[in-house]
Amino acid sequence: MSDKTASLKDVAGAAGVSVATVSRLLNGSLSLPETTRKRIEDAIRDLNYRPNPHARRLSRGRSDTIGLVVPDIANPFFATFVAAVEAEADSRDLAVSLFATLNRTGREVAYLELIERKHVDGLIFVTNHADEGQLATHINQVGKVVIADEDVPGADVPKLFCDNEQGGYLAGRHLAAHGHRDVLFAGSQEEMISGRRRFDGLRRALHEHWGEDIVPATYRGNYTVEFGREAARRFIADGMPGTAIFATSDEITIGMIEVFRAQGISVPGDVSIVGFDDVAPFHLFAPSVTAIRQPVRDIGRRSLALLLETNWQDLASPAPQELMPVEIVVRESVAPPAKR
Amino acid sequence: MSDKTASLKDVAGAAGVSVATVSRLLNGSLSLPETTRKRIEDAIRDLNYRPNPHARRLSRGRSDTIGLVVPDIANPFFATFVAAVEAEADSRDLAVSLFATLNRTGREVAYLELIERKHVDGLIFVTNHADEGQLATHINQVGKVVIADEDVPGADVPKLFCDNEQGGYLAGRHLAAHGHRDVLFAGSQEEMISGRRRFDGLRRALHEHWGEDIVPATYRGNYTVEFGREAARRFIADGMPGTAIFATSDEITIGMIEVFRAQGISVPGDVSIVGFDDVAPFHLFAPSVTAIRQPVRDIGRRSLALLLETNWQDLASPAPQELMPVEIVVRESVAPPAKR
DNA sequence: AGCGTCTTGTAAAGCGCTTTAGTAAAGCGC
DNA sequence: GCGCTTTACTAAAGCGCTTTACAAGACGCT
Repeated sequence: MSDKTASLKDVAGAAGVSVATVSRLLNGSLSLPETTRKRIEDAIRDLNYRPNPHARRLSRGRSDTIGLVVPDIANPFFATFVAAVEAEADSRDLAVSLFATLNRTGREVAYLELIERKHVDGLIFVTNHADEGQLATHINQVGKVVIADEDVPGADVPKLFCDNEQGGYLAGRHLAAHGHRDVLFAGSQEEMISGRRRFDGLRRALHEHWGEDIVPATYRGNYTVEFGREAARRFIADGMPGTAIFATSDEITIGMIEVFRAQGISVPGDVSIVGFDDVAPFHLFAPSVTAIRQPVRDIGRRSLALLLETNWQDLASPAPQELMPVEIVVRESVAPPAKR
Repeated sequence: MSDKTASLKDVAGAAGVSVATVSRLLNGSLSLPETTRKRIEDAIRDLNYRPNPHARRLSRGRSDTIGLVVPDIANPFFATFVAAVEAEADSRDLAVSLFATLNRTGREVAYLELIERKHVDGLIFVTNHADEGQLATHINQVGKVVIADEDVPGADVPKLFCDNEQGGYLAGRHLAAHGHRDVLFAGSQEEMISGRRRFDGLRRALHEHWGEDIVPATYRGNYTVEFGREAARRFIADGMPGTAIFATSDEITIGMIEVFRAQGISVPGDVSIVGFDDVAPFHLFAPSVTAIRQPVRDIGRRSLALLLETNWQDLASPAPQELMPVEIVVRESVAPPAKR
């Protein structure tokens, strides 16, 4: 139990070889005769030697760590995403450094610079808000970034989303099949691709069913519980303009249901709802909530794979983009519209 | 836009000073005349210089990174905890390295060794399962570890829990006040301190209300949805032995409610339930669920503070232990027992 | 003029590892 | 017993930073 931790030199000394020998043995680039190897291994054990990762990283010029930046870890959607990335990273012997941006561009940029400083070998970047190109500029100049879940327009790096359009379509088809024409879209700002695509899908389904002159009403905001509450209040204040709502995140859905419940508005009696994400325990809600399910874990796993597989030297431009399939999980929050 | 990133030496060269000067300027241990400083700062800007963190860490012998080991990030309780730690770390300019153990002792030990290797400057350790001393041994020999949420018996490091006994007591008192004598405790194994303390609190409340010969029945398992389901099934199979249940985690609560709902057993009509944690959106469940709320974020923040505040050189033995207050959030899942 | 004392720096020794280039000794064919 | 290959290693140059010890010049003071 020495005070200082043993270094390679100590091991080499104890084993009577040079540090190079020990290092190379440890890194597998050397096969030694039984006796020498044994001597070295004994020394390592006796001294309780642990390689110093900082020295190793400095020497090798890489960190075997990837960065993961998400808006908010406490959000179950991102939490699940993070868990999937972490598991995948671990299975590949990579560490992950976690950063939460709370959707502040300043912090996002700061974290992007981490990779410039070689802090991490690559970055999986998830944002949640619209941006005016500042982010894209940084991302492009940093490289070795994979964008997941929400687009950063203008960033020319590999991207991975769920099939938002299809999600919107499935929601719309389900609602239309139950007789809903007047569907409110409660989703993100138009600048956000996820919002736009989900809306496009919804509209496509409604057009398919009711004809081209249907134009879904929209309330736009953030993917937050607070916006959900706001949207529900506004929906009530506007005199319930629609028989169904497509709430495009778990948070929005939760916020809306919360207010409807408090105001005595029945779901699906007075208004039907389809949610999006389906990470929350919707099956236990009152009523249970029909929702479009994102394959969050798959997206997480695939993001890391993408980060590692990509040949960053000669990355095609535009960089590849992948879509993961979504599905609709039918529960009880959709019913035919009430008679007026 | 050079190919290689600029190093201190490059900056020093461009500014016409030595690397030591630049380094010391950057680290604040030197005040230079206006003109020199300007020259150096210009050079830094022109070269887009970023310090290499690995070199810095190697040289300084610390990483300004703390490790955070939790069982499962996807679990909303831990996710919230992680978010709180991350936020606190960020505000102190520390990075956090995240590790998920999935409750496997092997991985827990592996992560403990990280700190031995100086990978991180300290570790916040959260476990979720009973252990036979192996963990404690490692923790003690590693040092610079703070244990949160669940005890690791035998580990002599600072610890931080919620007031589990008080939580059990509040649950028991609430149930007793509604007329429940026969309360089933659905919780963790007795080896886990959280389970034991919560049970003690429950019993204390029931004794206080009904007298000393009440002995609450217990189902023991893990803090998982799966165990919740199992417990509910067993409860039904056993002929509903009790009028109320104290389910000691969000997951157990969710699992039980799921099964009760599927089996047409009414909560709180047929059986009352009090949950624990209250991170899940219980207010939207059917019925909304009364639960003991843990101050998860506070625990997270405080854990990091504890890690940094502790004087590890001469740490008193036994190490200090703190308890965070809990509260009961009353909703609709408790009603007087049905008449038999 | 001589001395002390700031001010403004510098040189150089690490930190602990990886890796390239190279060498001494042993084995081998003949 | 000579050259050649293989085996079994070693020396040493980094990686990019921090930090300690030290020094030259400017300045004030006596």
